[in-house]
Amino acid sequence: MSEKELNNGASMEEEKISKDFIRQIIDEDLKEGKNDGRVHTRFPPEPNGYLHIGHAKSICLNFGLAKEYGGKCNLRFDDTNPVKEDVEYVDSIKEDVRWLGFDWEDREFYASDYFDKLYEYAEDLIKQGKAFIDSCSAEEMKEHRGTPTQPGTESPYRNRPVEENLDLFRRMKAGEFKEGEHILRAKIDMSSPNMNLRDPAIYRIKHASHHRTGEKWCIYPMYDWAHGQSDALEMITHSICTLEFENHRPLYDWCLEQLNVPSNPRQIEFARLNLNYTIMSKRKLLELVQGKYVDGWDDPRMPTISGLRRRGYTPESIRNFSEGVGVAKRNNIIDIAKLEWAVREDMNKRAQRAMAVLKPLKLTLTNYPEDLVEEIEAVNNPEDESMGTRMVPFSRNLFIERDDFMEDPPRKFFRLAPGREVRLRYGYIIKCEEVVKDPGTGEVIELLCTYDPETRSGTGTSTRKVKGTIHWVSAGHAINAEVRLYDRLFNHENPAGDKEGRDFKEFINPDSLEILENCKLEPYLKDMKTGDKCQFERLGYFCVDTKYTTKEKLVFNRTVTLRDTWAKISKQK
RNA sequence: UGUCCCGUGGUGUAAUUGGCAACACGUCUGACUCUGGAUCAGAAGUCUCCAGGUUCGAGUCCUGGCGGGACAACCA
Repeated sequence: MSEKELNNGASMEEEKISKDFIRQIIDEDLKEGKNDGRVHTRFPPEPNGYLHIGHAKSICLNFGLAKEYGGKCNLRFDDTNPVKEDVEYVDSIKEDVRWLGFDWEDREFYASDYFDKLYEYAEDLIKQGKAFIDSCSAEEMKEHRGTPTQPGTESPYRNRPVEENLDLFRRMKAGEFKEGEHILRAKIDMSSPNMNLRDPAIYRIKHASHHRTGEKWCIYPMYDWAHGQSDALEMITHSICTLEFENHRPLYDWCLEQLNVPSNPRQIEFARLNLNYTIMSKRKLLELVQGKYVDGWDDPRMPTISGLRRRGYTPESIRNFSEGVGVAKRNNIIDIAKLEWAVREDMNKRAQRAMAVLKPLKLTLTNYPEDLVEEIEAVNNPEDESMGTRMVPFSRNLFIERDDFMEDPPRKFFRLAPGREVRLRYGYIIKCEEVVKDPGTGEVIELLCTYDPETRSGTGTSTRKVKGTIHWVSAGHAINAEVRLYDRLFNHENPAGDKEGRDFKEFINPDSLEILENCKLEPYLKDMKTGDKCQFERLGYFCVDTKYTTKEKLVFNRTVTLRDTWAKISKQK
């Protein structure tokens, strides 16, 4: 390649890079020499639930930014509300972030690490006369707050002397009061059009045990008092959060302005990820789990990271998806097809292929020798020659997919039908000579076919063309497995945002899980381990379930179907 | 009758910061094919929410509308 071409290539590539608004902000900050040229982000989940695909977007953004700019990204648990939080969630979050492929190194932090400091900051604010102890009830406070269109009124306790505030606050800390008796509020502006500035609560009494600090505290900082300060203490430069915190930014900045903090983080808000046919709120996901509508947080139908993992999604596909959706400030609902595309894209290149019959139909080759077993060579992955080939046993008695036979086929059905020919993948061309039915029910129970010995695949003699190729498994060699097919959990495109206000649970898809007990797999698959993935040819990508697989029984989850043109054609009818 | 944020093909994101609206997913053709997969080639679809204004020139700037979202936890 000439130097000119190289230059062109480089400049063209640079031209192609269009940066999202966050990267543009960071570029500007860097250009202006802010933060000594550092980029330091953080991913700050509250450990009150499992992470979902929306968090994945945030994780990829925060850790991705740090990587791109040669900076760092912290993992910080925003654990300021002990009654909702639990170590179970801490552990799952760490597992999920790690699984996605990100490393916070030694920077695992907790807002609770800063409780002492946050308390000091609060005393500081009181001493400055910018915070006061309110002794109103929650109801009274609510009345005083006003509405978005009407200003609030000041609390009768607002002008308590500093010394009294300090004394009360210390006694709150010492546990002298019951929950709700007193509360620390910042003294800002009760008539602010921004509700967050109407003397927001910053410290409340909670006689609750905290999953990390135990009984040490009975007062806990509110999010607004903890988050910015935690960012500053961790020397975060860009504090990236979702849109609903936009109105909190003035408060975030206000808090930091009052205090002598070690750095000056900047909050930036972006639009959270939404997927159609999916819910994405922790509260609602929790409801599904607790109401046993699903099998747990890691149910393969859940949009949680652990659910997607169990379903067979790869970290690469989720990262790729997260980057593909982009970052902006407008509300969005992304088509679930985009997520599915991302796994297919990844799996197509890497997945071992194999044959599996999910709904078996007996097929006998009447002109094939009774005791002959041939070993047929099959390609492991047409996309990757280095994965080699394997041998598959072929015999007189086979199983094929029920869906691959129709007694009275419609137009454009290329598969097996009475009198029709089809190729058995990697094997021979066969012809359906006779259909055997159950005399009672009339159900098709067996196909009697003949094979053409001249047409074995790979022999060079198989010049005949047939329209269809179907997969199969030798009945005498097949191994049994259970296969679980998943469909979307909701029938409603936007279950949480129904125009008529109906509850999201009304839209649960009753057919989202189909369990097939009697599936037949080619023997090559017998050593598959939990979590292993492969493609069942013509059917989709599958993985061995981590929960229900036992020594005796293999259980597969269908991650996603293959793109299915026939399904589209037949649905149109 | 508030404040803040946001309006670009079906969906999502761009547009070198004022210069012929592009990319991805989806959709539809066709080629190829021993996976109705993959791959390849191609097509349709946005005149940028509306109305004014500034300008030689506006998706981009200004004004006014309209529409959507967030905010009235001692949640985060």
